[in-house]
Amino acid sequence: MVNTLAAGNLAFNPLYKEVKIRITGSLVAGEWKPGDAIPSEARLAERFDVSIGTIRKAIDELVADKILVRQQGRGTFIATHTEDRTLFYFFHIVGKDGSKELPVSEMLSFRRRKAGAGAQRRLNVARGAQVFRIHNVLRLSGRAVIFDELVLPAGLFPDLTDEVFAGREGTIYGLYQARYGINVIRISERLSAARPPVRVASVLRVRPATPVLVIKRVAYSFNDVPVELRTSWVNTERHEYLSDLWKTSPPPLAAG
Amino acid sequence: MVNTLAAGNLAFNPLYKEVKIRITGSLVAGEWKPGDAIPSEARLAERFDVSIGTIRKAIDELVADKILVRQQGRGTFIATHTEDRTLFYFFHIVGKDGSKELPVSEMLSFRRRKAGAGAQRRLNVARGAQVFRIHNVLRLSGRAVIFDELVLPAGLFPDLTDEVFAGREGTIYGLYQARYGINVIRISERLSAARPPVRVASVLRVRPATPVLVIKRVAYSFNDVPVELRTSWVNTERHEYLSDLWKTSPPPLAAG
DNA sequence: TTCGATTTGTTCGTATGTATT
DNA sequence: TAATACATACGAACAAATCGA
Repeated sequence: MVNTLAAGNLAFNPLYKEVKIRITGSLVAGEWKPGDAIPSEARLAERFDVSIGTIRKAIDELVADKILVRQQGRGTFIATHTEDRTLFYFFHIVGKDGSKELPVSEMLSFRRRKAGAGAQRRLNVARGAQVFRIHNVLRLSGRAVIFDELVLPAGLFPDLTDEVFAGREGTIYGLYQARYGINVIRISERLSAARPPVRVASVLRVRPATPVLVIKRVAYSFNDVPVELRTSWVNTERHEYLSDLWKTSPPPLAAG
Repeated sequence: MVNTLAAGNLAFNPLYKEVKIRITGSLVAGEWKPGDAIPSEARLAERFDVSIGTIRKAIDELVADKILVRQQGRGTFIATHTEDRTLFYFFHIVGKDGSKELPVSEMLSFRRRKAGAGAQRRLNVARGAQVFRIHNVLRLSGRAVIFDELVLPAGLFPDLTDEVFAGREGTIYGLYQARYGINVIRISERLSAARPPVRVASVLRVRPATPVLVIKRVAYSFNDVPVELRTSWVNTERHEYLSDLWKTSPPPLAAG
């Protein structure tokens, strides 16, 4: 494979950006599966005909994007949605007492239907496209805290059934990844406060006038392809949404 | 078990981590002021007696932490809270129509008092320590959307008065930075839904039963020192809290 | 258990390109 | 134009972690 970086190309990308794109290309093409190790830096350098340093810089960014994970002495792996470390990256509800706990999910309903106007636009699917609409209740310490409504474009999840969904092992995004090769790498969430719909209030066992937190999420895969809409209604009497943003690991200690 | 010699024991940091710590040390010591350029990579390499590559790696992380900003051809600068780019890093309320707009703030009250029990703990100050308690209303497109309550440890803001606070130019964090050398580098926010206190409802012009978004924020400076508590009540009829988390710039384009 | 091969992590050095002043 | 500063790319050497023979 020859590295043809024609000079006339618009949008000059640095080499390491090109390498990054080609690596993610192999990911979406399925050349390497989630959990797999990708080739070593030395082999990638040979394959792309660039130096190891350039490979490393590309991988650095993919690690920052949480798409790859590196382990000294072992290799570089495709991040999976099954590791404890990544679970709380997409789950932000914590106890007001500071407790972090993963929810137990129970499916309440599973339907196939035509996408509504809003879902069409946000999922970027054609008019009349089919979607799955799934309702779940999430429990924390046995208590129903979250009511979830998922909308999935049926075209991306060919043989999905309620049995497959409810019978999954691990998280929902783990199912997307393992069974459909769909890798959720980014989410965008918009939060507001509102009164819950009666159905939600009933499941969460709150009075309809009780304020609840409403989270509207869009989950994206590579190339900013939206793969899931999710609306969550959260009873915030005992729990909160935690937004704790910092970039690298704990901030540096600095002597004044 | 074999004791693997004196090699990798505790207290061992990679060189670039040490450099990162020493650079932030110069920041907190005030050797360089916000907005200033820090010495060039070459000079820092000489000063710390390490290679330029090591300097670069340390600065890379400080840039990822949004503590420094680099500009090719110009230099490396201490990030300030006055740049449009950083403003929305700490302000997350956007219109439901997608509009992004910076709020106009108006101070409603300014008091000095003893810290309550909760503030003592979260601000890590002694019993009986003084705090400022400030109320603001924030308007978007002329509409009162947010009611803010700030609690500041008085010890960190020696000569702060209502005139200084209300007469500031720029943002609140810009005031902390420019006048008190206090650099907010990280915030932690916890969100819930609730009914507003009557005072808040009155300012926001909503009925007391209306659900509002409640945001409890702690702002941190270097070394995880808490410097501000803030509670925001947000009318989410026309606005939302946006949590859009991804790491590097836009995700890579990948051909399948 | 030890040892060696493999892989990533750290550090150094050099050269060249590009943006700014 | 020239000097400065960051950006990119290359290469080399050794350290540290992992794993299997």
